[in-house]
Amino acid sequence: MTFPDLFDEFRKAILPGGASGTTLSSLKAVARYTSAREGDAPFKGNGVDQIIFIASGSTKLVAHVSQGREQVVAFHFKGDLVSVPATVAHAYTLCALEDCELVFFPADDFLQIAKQEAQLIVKILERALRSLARSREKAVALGRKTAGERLASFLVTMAERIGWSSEDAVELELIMSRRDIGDSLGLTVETVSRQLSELRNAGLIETSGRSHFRLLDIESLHSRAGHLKAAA
Amino acid sequence: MTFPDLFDEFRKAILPGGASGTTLSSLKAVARYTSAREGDAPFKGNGVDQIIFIASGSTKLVAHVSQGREQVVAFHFKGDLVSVPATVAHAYTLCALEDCELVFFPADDFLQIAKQEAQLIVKILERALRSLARSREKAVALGRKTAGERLASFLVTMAERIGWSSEDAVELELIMSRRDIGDSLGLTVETVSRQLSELRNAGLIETSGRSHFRLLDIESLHSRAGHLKAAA
DNA sequence: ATGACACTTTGATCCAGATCAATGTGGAAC
DNA sequence: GTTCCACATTGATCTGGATCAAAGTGTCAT
Repeated sequence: MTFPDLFDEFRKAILPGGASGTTLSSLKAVARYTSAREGDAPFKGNGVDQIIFIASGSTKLVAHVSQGREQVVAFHFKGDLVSVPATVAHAYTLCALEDCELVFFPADDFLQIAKQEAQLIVKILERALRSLARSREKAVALGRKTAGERLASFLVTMAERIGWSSEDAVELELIMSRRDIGDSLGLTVETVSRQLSELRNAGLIETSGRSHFRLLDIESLHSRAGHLKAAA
Repeated sequence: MTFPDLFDEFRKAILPGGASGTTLSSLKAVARYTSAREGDAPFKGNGVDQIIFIASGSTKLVAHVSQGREQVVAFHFKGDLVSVPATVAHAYTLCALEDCELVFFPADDFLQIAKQEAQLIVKILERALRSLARSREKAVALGRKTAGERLASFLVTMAERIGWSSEDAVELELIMSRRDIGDSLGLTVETVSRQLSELRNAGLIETSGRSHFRLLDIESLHSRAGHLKAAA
């Protein structure tokens, strides 16, 4: 896709209602775009905060703790908006899970322009609050849940974000590797694999190939995830 | 303090530059205030998102996983702004660590009014992004750090937020209990206690009474926390 | 199709931190 | 001051998930 097309994707996703022409053109002036191949890390947290729109593809945001110790802080899919913070206590890297097209802005410039357009900034705030809520949920899982609960939780959450319903199941295409899932849940590859086998044996999920999942019993998964919905 | 005084605290903290009179009076119209005694839980996540300003005192935001399993998602101090989400996967409760005075708004109303005043909403967004950054740091700690690293990390972070320098140390008054600290770091009280003893023995900290801490060697603490600053 | 390699699964052992148990101790109330 | 009790510390043991090791298996390039 060309830059104007990508910017238009961004406009449609974030400002469905439309915005003043001047705001849009100022934004367009500071916007940049880039494409990334699977495995690329187009953004390494450096001096400046970045705001990134995923026009296509999917990414993971990784914090580097030490060599070999990584925490996946979030996954993002087409249409998501990501804030990559400048390096503070840890270095963050945005990494492409598959080929991606990205529109990005330095956060300072973006906010400066957004000030002109309350409608826009409210949208950004709403998305930031949603990211915050998801990050808190992750903290709960990492701090107080067992490996089994984390896996169930992960599957249910991913189903809500990128799953689709079929005849008798919720289908899910999980493009990230078992290692990525482990790094996201604070577990090792081996534990992830064992928990998936456990769920398969219990008849709650089926997998075909490396990335296709069928969730056969969402209710039980919710219950294993320790979600409130289950208690009700 | 009276309601007008509290609202003025809010105004000064969030809108130091001033705002239009109409925005302020609309906000004032939907603002409510409440005081909470130590241990009170003035906000239990219910149907609506709430935005809460801590005019005085300090609080913890707790997620309830199951009976006896709690995760402290964040601590807040005077001047902080908290967003308490409606119950989704887990129930959240804001709980007073000491006597508090709080100004609060239903998030819907607040955002509706804030749309009139881009300056205001930018401030809120900046704070939301800071909360998000802190929540991500917490996820990193919970997912990939040892008990010792978590404690060092916690002390350094708290020092930055509410510590003050004295002759030869950074002083810190930690009003929360060891249990709260454990619930925040995904550890048990016993492990927290053992790690503090370890830091005491290493000569990195001194404690007097239950809540007063003196950090004698911030550099070493950073290093034990696995922070980048340490590597430099 | 076939080969090759990276990813995944399964199994055996180990250890950091949980759990269980007992002893100290700060600080509020009298 | 003295008493009391919730909170904090220290010690002994146990366990979920990590680590180490080996055997499948999907997918891509040829």
